[in-house]
Amino acid sequence: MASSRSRRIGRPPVTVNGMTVPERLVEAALELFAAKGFESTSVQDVVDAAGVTKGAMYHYFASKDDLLAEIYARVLRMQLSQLESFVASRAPITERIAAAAADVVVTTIENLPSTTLFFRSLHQLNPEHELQVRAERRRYHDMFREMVIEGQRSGELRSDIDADLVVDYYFGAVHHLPTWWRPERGPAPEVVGEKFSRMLLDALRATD
Amino acid sequence: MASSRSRRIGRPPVTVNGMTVPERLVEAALELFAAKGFESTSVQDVVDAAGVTKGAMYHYFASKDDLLAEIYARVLRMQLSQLESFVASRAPITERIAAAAADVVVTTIENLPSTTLFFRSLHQLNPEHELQVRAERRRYHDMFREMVIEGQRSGELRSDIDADLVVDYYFGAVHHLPTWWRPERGPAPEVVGEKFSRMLLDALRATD
Amino acid sequence: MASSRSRRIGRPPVTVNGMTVPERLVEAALELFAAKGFESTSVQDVVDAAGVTKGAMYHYFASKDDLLAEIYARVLRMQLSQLESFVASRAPITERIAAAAADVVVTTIENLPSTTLFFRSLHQLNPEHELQVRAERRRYHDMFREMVIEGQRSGELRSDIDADLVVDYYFGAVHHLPTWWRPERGPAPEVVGEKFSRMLLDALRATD
Amino acid sequence: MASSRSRRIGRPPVTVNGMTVPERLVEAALELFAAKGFESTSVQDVVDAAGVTKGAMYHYFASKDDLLAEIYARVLRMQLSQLESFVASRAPITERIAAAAADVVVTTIENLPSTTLFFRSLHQLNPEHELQVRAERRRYHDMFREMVIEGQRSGELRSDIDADLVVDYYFGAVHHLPTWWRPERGPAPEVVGEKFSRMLLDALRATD
DNA sequence: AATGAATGAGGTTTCATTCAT
DNA sequence: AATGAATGAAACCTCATTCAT
Repeated sequence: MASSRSRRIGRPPVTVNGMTVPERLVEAALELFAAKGFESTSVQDVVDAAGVTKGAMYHYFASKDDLLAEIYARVLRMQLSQLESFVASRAPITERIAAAAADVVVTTIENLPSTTLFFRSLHQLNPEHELQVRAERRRYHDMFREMVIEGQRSGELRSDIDADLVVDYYFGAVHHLPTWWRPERGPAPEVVGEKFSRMLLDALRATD
Repeated sequence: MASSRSRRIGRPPVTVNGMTVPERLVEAALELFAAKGFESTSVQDVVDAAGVTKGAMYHYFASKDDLLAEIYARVLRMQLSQLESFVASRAPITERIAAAAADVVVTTIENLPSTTLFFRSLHQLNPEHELQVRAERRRYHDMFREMVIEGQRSGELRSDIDADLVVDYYFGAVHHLPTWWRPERGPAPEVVGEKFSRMLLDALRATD
Repeated sequence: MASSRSRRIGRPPVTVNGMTVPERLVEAALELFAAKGFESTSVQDVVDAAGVTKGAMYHYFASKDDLLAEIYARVLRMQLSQLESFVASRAPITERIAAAAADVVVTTIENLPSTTLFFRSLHQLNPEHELQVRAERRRYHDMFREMVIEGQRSGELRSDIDADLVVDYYFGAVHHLPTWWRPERGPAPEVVGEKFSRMLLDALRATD
Repeated sequence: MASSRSRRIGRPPVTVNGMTVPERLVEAALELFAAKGFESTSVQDVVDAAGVTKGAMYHYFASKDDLLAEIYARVLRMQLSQLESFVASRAPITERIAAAAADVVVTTIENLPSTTLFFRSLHQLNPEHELQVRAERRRYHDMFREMVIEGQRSGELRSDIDADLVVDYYFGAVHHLPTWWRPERGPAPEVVGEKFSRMLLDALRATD
């Protein structure tokens, strides 16, 4: 859409299933990095899975690291936009937290590869990229924290536990999902989300 | 350095800083694997850090994977023995859970490299080893779960949330600690343990 | 920049700084090949420096080798036409030699990249091209040699040293200029030319 | 010989024809770099010619550049020690210069690959190495220059041409030898040396 | 005349491991 | 128990070139 009006020049990009080469590369890389780890996945593995040649990959991505960075960028965009909708809601604060808490579980499960990769491969990014990702991730953390603080101010939530600690606590539980949740066993995503959310809220509503 | 100037008497010392060669290798490997990742750490890195040559390493360990497996074995032993003491206690069940929950936080922080490594590198083990580690880990999980079930049976803890889910929920929060807790910032380990434990117990004591 | 603000009338300008695309490519290639070497310079480097894309280069030149061959052709043309003017002169033979010897030094310094490249990259040409360049170069060598022989025949120059050897001797000194002469240090081109020429002539005029 | 008294430990190095692996590598690399150019010679080419594997090469040399640097070091050592013997002689100064001038020609021809490589590949060294080589080369240049200056001071040689320029002039002729001298055609090395030397001395003895 | 996409072969280097002592 | 030499497979990446417009 962005380029629909610009005159294309040069050989037109190849698309398969409506996906361009870089899209397919990101897709394939995400799957493989999550399954086997970044370092255990060779560039050859990625391009084979994407059905292109190595040259094509290096036409779009400066390096294997760059590919990883692109994946991170994509995941961060997705996470942020998802959370934003709950924060912006007009519902009472505890309801907004409960809904967001449940949703982040569902979203995590629906994007298992992304989440598996996220914390496992942070150290593979070059320092510059890592800092940037951490900063972006911090924004996400803070959006949730702001909701907790609002609940504490209103007196609906306990105040003896620092909001930061609450967020790290809950997100830990969430980020750990990829290591145990499996589609074939374990409760449905919505069930997990609802129970996790309830445990969080019940803990926060407890009197000091 | 400690022994460089001491006159050697009898058999030559096989230890440096009171550690034997294989011990130093495991120590060095743990540090490096946690910091840079298993695949990004070369055998050369490890033996350099341990102050020996590659030949020495292959004398004690069959392969680089074997070294990793040894680290896992050590970590598992440590975790299990730690938890066992709480399970075996005669205190009331909620107190035992609370104490164990707080302790696992402290122990995790006191062994950050081990915990960092644990979930990040599981997929690097060969399938056989991975299964074995997962089974051992399952025992750990189950020991905690048994305590939760005991609390649910006694009526002290809510029963509408599956004990398995509770354990995965809480251990998630714990295993996530290495990604955000830093000695220079953040609350003391005991404080984190106490608050985490309280959030868990308050959630579990909530009425359905 | 010269034409960026001029209103275009008629056909679009195909030149930048008065140079056509192929001219700019040769220019850029010469500069880069001389500085970094032929193999260490990528086609991308060249087209970037020339401000065009790779496609444009392959429109004008069959290959990277072809670009190098074109540079050689240009250099050879220049050298030959320069020498011809001295050979054709009516001055006494020793004066003609002295003038040509001095001039070749000045010309070499004024075209340092070309001369740097000339002997350093001969082996990069394909065999066919290399033979052709050597043959052309031989003509140049022979033109100079003919002058020396003429001086020997007339008795003005010593005959105990083969004219071929004289030419290889002197041209060696000249071709070595790019490795040590620098604009910021060292004598002015005309001074070098005059002294080199004098050393040559004094050696040749010496009695056997 | 250097290590004949040190107790060897570890697997003993393999030798073929009395040459160790690193020696064979340097030998093979010199030959190939001179013939095809540094960049056009692959590491595979070198190790094949030396009859070892790539791993063995990287056991002794940090990189392909390092191999080139080692070759340069060897050539410089050889050149310097050769010249030193003439400088130290007690013969009259003009005879010392004449002898050194003739000898450098013979030595150059006897080591064509080294000399071919020398100026053709200087720019392939990393900047640090290049500076070091240029400095070492400068010492060589200066040793010769000192002799010329001594001759100028004694009044035996002309003083109107700077000694630096004389050395650059003559060494140019010498370094150009590899581009034209061939064993099958052209005069014997000693003949070339004698004539070159005579041309130099006759030029320098000429009255101003 | 010129573009940007895509290829595929080949380059240097790394590295876990084996070997002879 | 430990060394330093040597292997060989595989890794990431570069690059001259071709292709469809």
